[in-house]
Amino acid sequence: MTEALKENYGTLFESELLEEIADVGVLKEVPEGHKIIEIGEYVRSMPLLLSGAIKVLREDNDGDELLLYFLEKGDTCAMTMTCCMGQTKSEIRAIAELDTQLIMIPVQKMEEWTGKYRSWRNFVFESYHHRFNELLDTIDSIAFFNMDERLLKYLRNKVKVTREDTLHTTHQEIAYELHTSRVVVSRLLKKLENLGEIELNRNSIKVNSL
Amino acid sequence: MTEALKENYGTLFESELLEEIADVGVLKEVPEGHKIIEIGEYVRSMPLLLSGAIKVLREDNDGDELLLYFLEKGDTCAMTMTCCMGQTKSEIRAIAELDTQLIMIPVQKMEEWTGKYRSWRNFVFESYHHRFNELLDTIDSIAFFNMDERLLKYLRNKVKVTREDTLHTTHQEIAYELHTSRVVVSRLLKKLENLGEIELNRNSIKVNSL
DNA sequence: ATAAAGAAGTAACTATTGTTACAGAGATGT
DNA sequence: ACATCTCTGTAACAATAGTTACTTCTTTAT
Repeated sequence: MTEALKENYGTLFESELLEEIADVGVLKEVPEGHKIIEIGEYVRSMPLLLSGAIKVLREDNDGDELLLYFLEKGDTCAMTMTCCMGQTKSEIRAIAELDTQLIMIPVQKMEEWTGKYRSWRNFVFESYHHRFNELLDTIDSIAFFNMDERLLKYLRNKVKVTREDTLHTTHQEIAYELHTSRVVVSRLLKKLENLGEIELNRNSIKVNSL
Repeated sequence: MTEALKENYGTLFESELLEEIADVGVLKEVPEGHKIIEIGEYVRSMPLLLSGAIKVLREDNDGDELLLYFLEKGDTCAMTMTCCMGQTKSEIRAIAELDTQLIMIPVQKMEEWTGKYRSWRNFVFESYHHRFNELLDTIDSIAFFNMDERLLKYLRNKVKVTREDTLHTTHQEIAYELHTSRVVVSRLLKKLENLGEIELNRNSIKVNSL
């Protein structure tokens, strides 16, 4: 754990804090597709990502989903932080997008470190800032763009996160994450293929680089 | 200033912190409709609302707007906080919705107090939590609801913020804030009137209570 | 008093997105 | 090899939202 910790957070935190983290943090490995937190659950610890990626989702009244953003290594979950502090329930669902390694920090430590370490405070504020901006980005996409543009953005983002230009997923999956229907996704994917942006095959979509 | 400060933040902060705020804070009065911060501007101080209300807006590439949420007394702007700390530009526009009184706190103090006062830390985290949830709410509205439902929510929220059940505004104004067109708003308002939810007059909309 | 500007109502049309239904292609299990 | 299930493609249609155009009614300015 210590090496992965140093690699991802070494430049951010002083060695004293790194030691504390290594001391009280619990390493957790979550395989792709597994749920990390569910809407309505209480959060008792805060995750620091070491590797992999996590997708963060919102749910509507019918149980349908909408992708908010991805967390990657070096990130933490702003939502979780506020939930920890405020003792409130989670407003979001988090699912491992890839096999993921994270360090779980108990809530009390989080509060303690915020008073004690300036670097930790900065990290927490930075995290909020990033997450906030990602939410604004999500709002931009939904409010200002048509579904075809949202779809292309989504595909390119997914390529960035998974580091593979061929995505192994189904149209139905994409429809869930964009909160639309499978038929619409198939239709627009075909349109994007005709435009030369992507190549379609069963269970796979190759996204052509820019 | 001291009385207004005590009234809004007296239960939140210890008296030592309240004194510091009164000491370094600068009272600012912003009349209705006046701009407080513009997209792309740097932020050098952080606002604490004493009275009134502020609307926070996002802009698309064509210069059209979208209302994100309102800030009310006792609130502060999460965006401003992160901007202050990170020395980045504002991602949003803020305009006084009502005549508004606020205390401006210099950035350096903010950083200092976060290390020094536990109550200040809690306030900052609480603020983030609220703003985050409001953004999620906004996303829910845009992604999960039709324009007629968004419109009714908007009207009711406006009633809450202004504390008047008759809104003095134009259809065009509403269209800007919901990022749609005047014709659509007129159409849906008429529909809501027929449903008995509101009563329409020139420059005014009476929202019937639930 | 009259012209001009602003606000609202409405019709007709277009564009986008969502829904239903069905067919064919590919994978999987026995 | 066969039945079954999953995934994709498409057509046809419905619902929602955006656009253009024109009218009427108020308010404001000269």
